[in-house]
Amino acid sequence: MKIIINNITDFNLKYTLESGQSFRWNLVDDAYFGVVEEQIIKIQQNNDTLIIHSSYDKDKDSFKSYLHHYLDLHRDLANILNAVNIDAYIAQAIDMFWGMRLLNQELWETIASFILSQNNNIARIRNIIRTISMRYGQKLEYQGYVDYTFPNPKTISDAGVDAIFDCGTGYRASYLWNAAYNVDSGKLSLDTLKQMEYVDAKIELMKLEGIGEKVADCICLFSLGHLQALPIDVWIKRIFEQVYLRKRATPQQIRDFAKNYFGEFVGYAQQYLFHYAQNQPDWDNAEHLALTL
DNA sequence: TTCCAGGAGAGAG
DNA sequence: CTCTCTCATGGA
Repeated sequence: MKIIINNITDFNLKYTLESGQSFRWNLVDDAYFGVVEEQIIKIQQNNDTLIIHSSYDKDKDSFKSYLHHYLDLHRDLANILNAVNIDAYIAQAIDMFWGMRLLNQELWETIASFILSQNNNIARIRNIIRTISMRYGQKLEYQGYVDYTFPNPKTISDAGVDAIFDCGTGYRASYLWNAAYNVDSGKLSLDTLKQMEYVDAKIELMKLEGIGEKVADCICLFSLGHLQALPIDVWIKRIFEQVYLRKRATPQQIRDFAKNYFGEFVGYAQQYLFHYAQNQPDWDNAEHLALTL
């Protein structure tokens, strides 16, 4: 199936797919290939046009609508970025990565991915997810690109914790297995989670072993569409301590300040700051401090 | 080779 | 409540 989305505004495919919120996209020549739910999707951006090919072969209109939502195109990004563009520092980040959007990804895979993300780096997270998918997912092939679906909770639950450990997950194996078991057994309802408000969804997610505030916020932000969520990882912590607060701060202090300072779209502000910091080649000696307010 | 990563849990103070 | 230690692993 081929879908063209014309006249898109304020969207940058590269920044969106390479900003550490999804671990499943690969650049092949000028196109991004990835697995979304049960199909391979190929996306190319040509200015204000998205050219999308997919192994999906059912209803075209609903799939187009799904992609629109997945890529967050239903939001007015310019309005959001203007709202959080309130100082010289974030202005740099916004200017450099204009068009980067927060994805709305499939919930179970997002839960699993960010359980695996703790105390881990992006390159290795991608490798672990690929290994789990190769071993326990369903093989897909489209236009010569081969990849695998991410296994559902039942498959992971049935595979057992040792099998998950053997995929290179380290000590996180029991966390992932436990989450899969809870979802598969109905103890945690994904549908219910999708209906909840931000705070309730976060609390519900944190009942799972291995999900603390940071991972819960990632799931809320990258899957559930809660833009108030503020994942505080080592990068975000560094930015707020060194640029904004200019002192050591607990996650709660950072959260209180950031929500008051950036407002309801703090999650979007966070994504720009995170990606900007990650692309500073030498943070410790960078001139980011001089740019401050 | 050593350091570190989209952290969380347990225990101590 | 806040610190500290530990947990596997491999990319850089």
